[in-house]
Amino acid sequence: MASSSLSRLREIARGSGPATDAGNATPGEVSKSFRRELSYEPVDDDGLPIDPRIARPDGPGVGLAGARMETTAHGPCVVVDHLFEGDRSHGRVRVHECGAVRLDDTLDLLAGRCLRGAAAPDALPLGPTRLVYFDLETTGLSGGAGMVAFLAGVGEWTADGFRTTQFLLPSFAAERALLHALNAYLGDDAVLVTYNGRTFDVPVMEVRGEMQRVPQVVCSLPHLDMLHAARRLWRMSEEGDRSCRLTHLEESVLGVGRVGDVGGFEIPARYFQFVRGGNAALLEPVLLHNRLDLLSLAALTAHAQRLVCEGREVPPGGSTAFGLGVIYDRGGWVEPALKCYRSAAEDHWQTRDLRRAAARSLARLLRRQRRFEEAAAAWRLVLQLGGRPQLLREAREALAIHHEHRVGQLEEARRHAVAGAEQAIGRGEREQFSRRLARLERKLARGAVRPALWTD
DNA sequence: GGAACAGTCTCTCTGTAGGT
DNA sequence: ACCTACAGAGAGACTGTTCC
Repeated sequence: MASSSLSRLREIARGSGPATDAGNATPGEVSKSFRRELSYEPVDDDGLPIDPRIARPDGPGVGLAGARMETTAHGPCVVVDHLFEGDRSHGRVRVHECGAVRLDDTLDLLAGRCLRGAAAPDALPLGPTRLVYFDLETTGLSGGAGMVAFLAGVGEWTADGFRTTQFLLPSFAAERALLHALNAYLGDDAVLVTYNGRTFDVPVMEVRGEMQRVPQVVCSLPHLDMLHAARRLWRMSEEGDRSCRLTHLEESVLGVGRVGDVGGFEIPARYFQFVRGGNAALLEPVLLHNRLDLLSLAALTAHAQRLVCEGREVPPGGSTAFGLGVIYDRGGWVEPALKCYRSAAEDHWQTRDLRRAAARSLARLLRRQRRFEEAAAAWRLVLQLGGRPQLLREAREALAIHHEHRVGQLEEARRHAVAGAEQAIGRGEREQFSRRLARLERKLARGAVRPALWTD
């Protein structure tokens, strides 16, 4: 099987010699002119060339609001600071609510139990002490070796409010400086929060770090990818398309409506234009877009954690109860999971799809807990709600087993087996029900009335 | 005592959706 | 456009229990 382009990129990064020319990672047409300039310009601590354009205090990017030059051992880097004050609104929420996120079990639960990690079973809350939100803007999605992260945005709650620090690449040749500056900023005591970062942001940084021989701290931090938590929570949302894009959830969950926001597809083009012409104003909307993504990510994380905390006692209304049930269930929080599943399954205002899914999850979890009578009641609810034959067949089979083996009601077991056989799809399923029916008939013919094997 | 069964776990496969 | 985590379904292995 052919290796993925990301893997190929990693091989290139490992296989090539020292990154003696910063233009290695540079889209061809832009790098040519830089190489000429670089031939007589200063070098960094590693003897690698520094892009002369950013070495000047008035270099490109510095014209941006809040921008400053940060000097690293590998050249200067453009950094843009911004503060969202705590009392400011972001949709229906206040910015200071982002500061309520705690590094505890509930956050670990949202992360699918991956924050503690195998190496540090009790890392929380005593291990990492900072929570950093991270979002990249890149030169595209399919740029191969030319795909560069030109803007790395980091957001963090501070005493003053939600502070964003954006590391901007003023030219492709300045990448090493940016990578070093980002490493220095992040340190190793943080928990990373991203949106789809496991698939996108972190792998991109890993490749850029390998290409430039600057291993990225961001790749080794404990990581909460909110996309997956959000999907579990809101994918069964009653709203139309069940999309879990950040901009969609930002609107539906937080009530944020962005006006005039730059579209994602437009971002690479703006950056290329900026690199050619040095017009920093082109990047202002991109920087704003990145800051808002960070703020929304933080607000969404805070909201999700609040749901997890409060839902333990009182399940929320609507489809969120089911999503919360899934999160508790995966994390092994049985009682809260049961409460949420039950709440969603019995909520007559919800769609049948959602109630059915909740009833099935409830039945499966109760069965795992060996609470068979309650499980049977949940399977009956699945039948009552109707739906796909496959689901009904599963419920019929579970009830046939329950009545045959646990409560010894053979007639009732046969009734479910007959109905299940009618709904069976495929030869395997039909044969399975036939065997069950034949056995039940034999037992009934003998007049066998057997005691319950297991009870709740 | 071997066969049959229920339940759980793991693995594989497929489809979906998210990032710029 | 490209890549990948995840969910769901199905198959098979395995364990423990009961049937005959």
